[in-house]
Amino acid sequence: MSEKLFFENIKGFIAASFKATPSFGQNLYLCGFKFRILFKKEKMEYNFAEIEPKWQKYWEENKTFKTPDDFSKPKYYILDMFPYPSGAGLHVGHPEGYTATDILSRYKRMRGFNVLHPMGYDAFGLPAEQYAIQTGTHPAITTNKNCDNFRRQIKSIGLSYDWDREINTTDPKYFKWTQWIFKQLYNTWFDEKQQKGRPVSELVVPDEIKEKGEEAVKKYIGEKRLAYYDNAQVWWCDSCKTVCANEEVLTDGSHEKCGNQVVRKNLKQWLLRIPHYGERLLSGLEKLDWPEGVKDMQRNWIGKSTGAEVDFEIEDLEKDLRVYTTRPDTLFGATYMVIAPEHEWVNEITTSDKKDAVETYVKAAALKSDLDRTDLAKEKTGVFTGRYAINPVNNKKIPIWVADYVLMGYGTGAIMAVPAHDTRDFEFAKEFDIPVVCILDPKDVENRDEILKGDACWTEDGEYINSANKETGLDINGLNKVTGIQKTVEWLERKNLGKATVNFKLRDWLFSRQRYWGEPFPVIHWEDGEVTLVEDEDLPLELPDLEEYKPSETGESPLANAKDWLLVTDKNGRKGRRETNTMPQWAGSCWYYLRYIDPLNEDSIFDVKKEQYWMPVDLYIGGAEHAVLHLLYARFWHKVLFDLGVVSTDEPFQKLFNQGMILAFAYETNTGAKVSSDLVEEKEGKYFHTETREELKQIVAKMSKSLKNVVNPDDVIDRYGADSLRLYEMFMGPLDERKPWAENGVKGVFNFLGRAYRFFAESENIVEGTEDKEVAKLLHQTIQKVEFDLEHLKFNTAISALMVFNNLVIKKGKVNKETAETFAKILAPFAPHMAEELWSKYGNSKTLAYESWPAVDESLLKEDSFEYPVSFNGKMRFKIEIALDMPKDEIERAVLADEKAQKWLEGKTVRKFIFVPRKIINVVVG
RNA sequence: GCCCGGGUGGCGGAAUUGGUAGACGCGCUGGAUUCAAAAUCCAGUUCUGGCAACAGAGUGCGGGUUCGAUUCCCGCCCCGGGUACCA
Repeated sequence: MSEKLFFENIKGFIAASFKATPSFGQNLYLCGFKFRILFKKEKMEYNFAEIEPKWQKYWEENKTFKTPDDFSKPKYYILDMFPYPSGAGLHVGHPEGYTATDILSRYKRMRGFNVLHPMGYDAFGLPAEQYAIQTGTHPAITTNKNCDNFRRQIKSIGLSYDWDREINTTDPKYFKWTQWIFKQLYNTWFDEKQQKGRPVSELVVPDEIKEKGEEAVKKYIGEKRLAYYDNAQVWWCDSCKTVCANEEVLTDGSHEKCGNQVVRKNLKQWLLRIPHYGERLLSGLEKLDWPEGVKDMQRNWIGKSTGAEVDFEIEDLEKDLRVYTTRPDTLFGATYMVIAPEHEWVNEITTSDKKDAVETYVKAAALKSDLDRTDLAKEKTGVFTGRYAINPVNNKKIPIWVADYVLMGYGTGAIMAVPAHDTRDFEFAKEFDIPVVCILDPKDVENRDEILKGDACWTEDGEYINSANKETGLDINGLNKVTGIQKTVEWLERKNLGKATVNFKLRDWLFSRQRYWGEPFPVIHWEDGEVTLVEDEDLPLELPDLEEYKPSETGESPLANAKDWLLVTDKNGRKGRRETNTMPQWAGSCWYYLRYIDPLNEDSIFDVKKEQYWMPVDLYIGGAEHAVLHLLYARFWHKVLFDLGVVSTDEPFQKLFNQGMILAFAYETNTGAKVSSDLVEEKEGKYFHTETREELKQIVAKMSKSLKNVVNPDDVIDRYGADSLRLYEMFMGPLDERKPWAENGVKGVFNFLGRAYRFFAESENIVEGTEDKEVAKLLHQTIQKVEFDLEHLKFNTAISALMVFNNLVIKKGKVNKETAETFAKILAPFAPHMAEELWSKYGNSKTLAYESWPAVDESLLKEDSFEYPVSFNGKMRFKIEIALDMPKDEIERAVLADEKAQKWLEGKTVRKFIFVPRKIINVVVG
């Protein structure tokens, strides 16, 4: 029996016996003896396990966070990167970003914004399919189960999502529109002149094409479409039985999803012409409020370079070899040419006596994976074709080589090599004893002589030498790089030998996978070779049920086995076959932020007015792992939709912020065996195995099953509650930094919440009357600080400000009701359950989620004096309180006359007196 | 190699960007409460020396600018992320 219960039981007896009702904790005098009632007065214990479910239920039942499309209010769209619902459930890394956005959402609501804050699931993906292959369970079943678990976990954190807007990429009602967007891409071409995507119906087919007939017209249009179907050399993962996009292949040649080595394969694939949007994707970055690092990564990925294409005559061939170079200014230094082994003209260029050597080399290169080619980067290989080209600037004969350091996929697949001024060419030239001709004098550098002799490579700016030819009329001697390039390009264009060109690293996006669990393409391949799209009214094209989810050995997706679904006949009896590839996981996540705007709309992708109101996303928070791909792909789709007039903004995400990864401590023995964290004991900074007593090494690492260091938010909530979880996620450190999870830290914020609750929930502490000056001042400083920090996403310091305030009021022992209510309000975004509980305790019947954020009373913040730190020669020695309106010379007199100053002035003269208002006083003595 | 971040007490981290280095929290030490423990409360806690007042040192390392540098400049070292023959 608890003390309290025991007291309740005997209270009636005491009352009857002594004609007085005792209260819990009172002393009792009985027959002259003092009986202290052993039970102390009950404290307002912080019972999160009772408070939190209660408010979660309240929010759910009252649809507190249902977002109206109220166009009269200012809007704020705050978005999380939606999760892939894995079977493992959430780990504490997920709620980091979710908590941050939730705090801001709650804060913005209190500031009067109509806040759109939705959540959903990016639920297509490999794990559910692999599970289906093993067990025969339909991926939809696994997926729904996982989504249910994610939803339960997310709700238990008290996040204020509008659950009526929940979306799921695997829901046919959702992917109907993913398929619809694919159709738009297919029916769009990119107008280079207007730098804009336009409907294929507006594409003007040149007469000479029309003359060739319908096939030629179709081909012409097909080559312009943003989505096209073609044979593509792709990376094939034999273990996943699927192709992988370039970007899914890691630099060591392994598949990022499974770790197995990938191989080359030639397959019919869907591809998207994202490079057409290279320029727009690049320039669009400028006006975005994104971390510079992410912008840089996207810029690097897009990889724009400006240079020139130059045509070289080939000796004894009626052909010009076209190269791309960023350094047309170095043409005078070109001493050889290189074509890629895959170059179309290799055979033609190669002279008969070199045929064998070249063929052998080309074959060997084809067998090498890109991995090997990069691995052997240190040693350049190549073989002479026997053929020469003519350098247009000086009509000199230079040999043409084949070498695999030149890639077919970039530029023209052929280069002019300038060993004196390009490190790769230099290495190659040294390897094969090709002359190195320096044409750029670096002037003031240590190894200038070496460079001039051609014994070293110089890639920076300088002054041209040996760069003139009377016959051709080009002379750039004495110029520097910028003007040299300019003049050479002008010369090339005038002579019709070349032209300025822009190149992008960005490649066509491989947009199909040989999988079951993805969006089916709304495409039919007919027996006569025609390709048509499924009509809008027949969307969504759903996935067929299968008995077997295994991919076929040929590389076709499991959909090829669904004969009923696969084979179609049109009204004329023509037979067709549906596309068996499915879309990659990126598809659903490329536009989900648009569907939240109007998730239940069955007639269109969304309502135009709603889109105009809600877009763009004001703040998008997620992991840095999506810095390039997801964000680039989504921007690409968005720009196409913008060009087609579907969306009203050119960019989808105005502000982006990356949360840092949450790491965890892991423990290992001397032999490297991992020890589960709950079997570890700390003693004086050392770690021991609780059972074997062995000393362990602490490491910080990503959370993973194999390291036995995964922290599950369910456990944290069980032990400390959702508010503590939320607070700790934010208190750990800056949102964008990586940081290790420490259970003790959770205890710290839990203590804070407990202290705050015990104080603010205790009615005795909440009194009538005007507030204590110090408390009032700090309260308003705290409001200001929290506001500032929230606007700057500095959650950790905002929480620390709340702690500082809490510490003060506990010391003071009492506050007035206004202060208590204000505290509840500013605590609300962070610890909403507890704030609601306090708010209702103060007699409010409505949720405080829409109470207005307290205004800072500037008059309380005014200071009339400042405690200046006084330094001597830059070293702080003592402090002195000085009125803010005191003139400088008076301050100097006061400081120098102060008795504490005498010690530092003794035997010295004051050289300088520095006074910075509200900052510091520094006396320079010597 | 190149491009981005980042190095501050025993630990996580503050310092509103040139002005009191170490806020807040953890841990630790001491005390109160308790039969005892847990919980809670109070005090202390950068390091070195000293009982203390106090003094000296101190923000990865070495220089520099400045009255004053965690903050700016130059040269290094280490850690993390991205990228990789892109002509």
